[in-house]
Amino acid sequence: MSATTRRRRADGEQTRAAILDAATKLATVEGLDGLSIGRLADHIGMSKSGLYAHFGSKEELQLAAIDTATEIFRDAVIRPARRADTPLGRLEALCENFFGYLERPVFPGGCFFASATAELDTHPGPVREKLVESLDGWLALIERGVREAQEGGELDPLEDAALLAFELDAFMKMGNSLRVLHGDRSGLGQARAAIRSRLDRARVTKR
Amino acid sequence: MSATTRRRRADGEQTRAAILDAATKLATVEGLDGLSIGRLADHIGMSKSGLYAHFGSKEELQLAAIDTATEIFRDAVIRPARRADTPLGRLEALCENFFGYLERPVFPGGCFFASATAELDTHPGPVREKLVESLDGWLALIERGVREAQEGGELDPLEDAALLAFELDAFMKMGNSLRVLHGDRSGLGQARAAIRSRLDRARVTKR
DNA sequence: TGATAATACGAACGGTCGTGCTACTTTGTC
DNA sequence: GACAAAGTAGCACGACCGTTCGTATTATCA
Repeated sequence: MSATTRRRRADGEQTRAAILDAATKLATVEGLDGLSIGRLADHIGMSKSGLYAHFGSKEELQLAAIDTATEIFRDAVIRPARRADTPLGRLEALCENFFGYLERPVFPGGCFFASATAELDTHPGPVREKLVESLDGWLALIERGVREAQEGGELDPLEDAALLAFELDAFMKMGNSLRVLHGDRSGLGQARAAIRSRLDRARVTKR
Repeated sequence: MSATTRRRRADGEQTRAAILDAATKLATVEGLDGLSIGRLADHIGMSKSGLYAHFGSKEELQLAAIDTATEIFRDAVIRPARRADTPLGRLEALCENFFGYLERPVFPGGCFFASATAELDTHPGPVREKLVESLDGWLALIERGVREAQEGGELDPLEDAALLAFELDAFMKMGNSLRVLHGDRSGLGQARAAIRSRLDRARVTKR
């Protein structure tokens, strides 16, 4: 023994990726729980059982969809922000990339995580836990950005970093919510304005 | 014409109210769409068909539940805020009453409207429209509060009232979300702090 | 009091859900 | 080229969904 390790076929890997990609997008419209295996299968043109064979249960599909959405979010929002050349620039890029991710739109029903957590925050289980982890990680990322901008002398070190992160994320989520509710862009405009003004106030150059 | 108007019996009115009261509470946990007639009927100890007879369809039940939740929200948050004796006091009371409504808690799954809109914002139909109306009305109420505080000379008239309302509501919704996700009270503490600091900054006495 | 309509129930409808099971096809490895 | 593993489809299951219907009960008003 033994070359008997299980290997996954290339086409299977590809369909699995296609399923998960469609699942993340559909989940922002129908809900991560409301999404049904049958409709998802129809949507990508395969049979319910054929799709189902890639996952042991609906819950595993949901968990895998969260991983996929996390990767999509990283690519769209987090990674491109690393290119900015100052800590404050990276923080601002993070916020602006989030709005770009809403406007493109990457997901038809707005931010995947905002939609999924709102739906599952009262449903105990591993799916909820994974979403909470993601949300906490996102908030921690913003808070770290604030701290680095403080250490870099761009933001006032007297600002409460966790509170400032709370405020910035609140504006982003509110922008997402208004955009999904009204379709137009005014909600995102207000969110951008709120963030700009809040970061201006936290700038150390003010004194 | 015309004596053919439907009369409603007193006991029927009472059970109908009991159904709707339970429906609003259950809806914040299971979702307004995810709520099923059968589980709701079990929860209040009556038969599915007996319950169903009070409403022509599930959608009518949802619409009636929104009316009931609106009334509960008015009693818990809006009406008591009218007692404050200055416009700014009323605005602050509005925010504080909202946090009290979350802490009591009036609904087990957090704010009814935050939960319902997040679930149904991508489901077109009269239920969604009614929720959007409610949300817009709430934002307009806050904005009017800001305007009156500006006219009363308590808040800086140069502040963008709509934007300030956006920010205050963003903090409240974010506080609600964190509380439902983590159970503890730290999210509400941050929301309170954010609102206090934001209103301080908008005060006219600052100069 | 008797007539009448609102109320509540049990049973059942067709439909969809997640989930197994079986059989056939495709692919990758010796 | 044989053989095992993986992918896919078809089918059926039990459970639950919203909804309807027939019927027994009961509050209300003439």
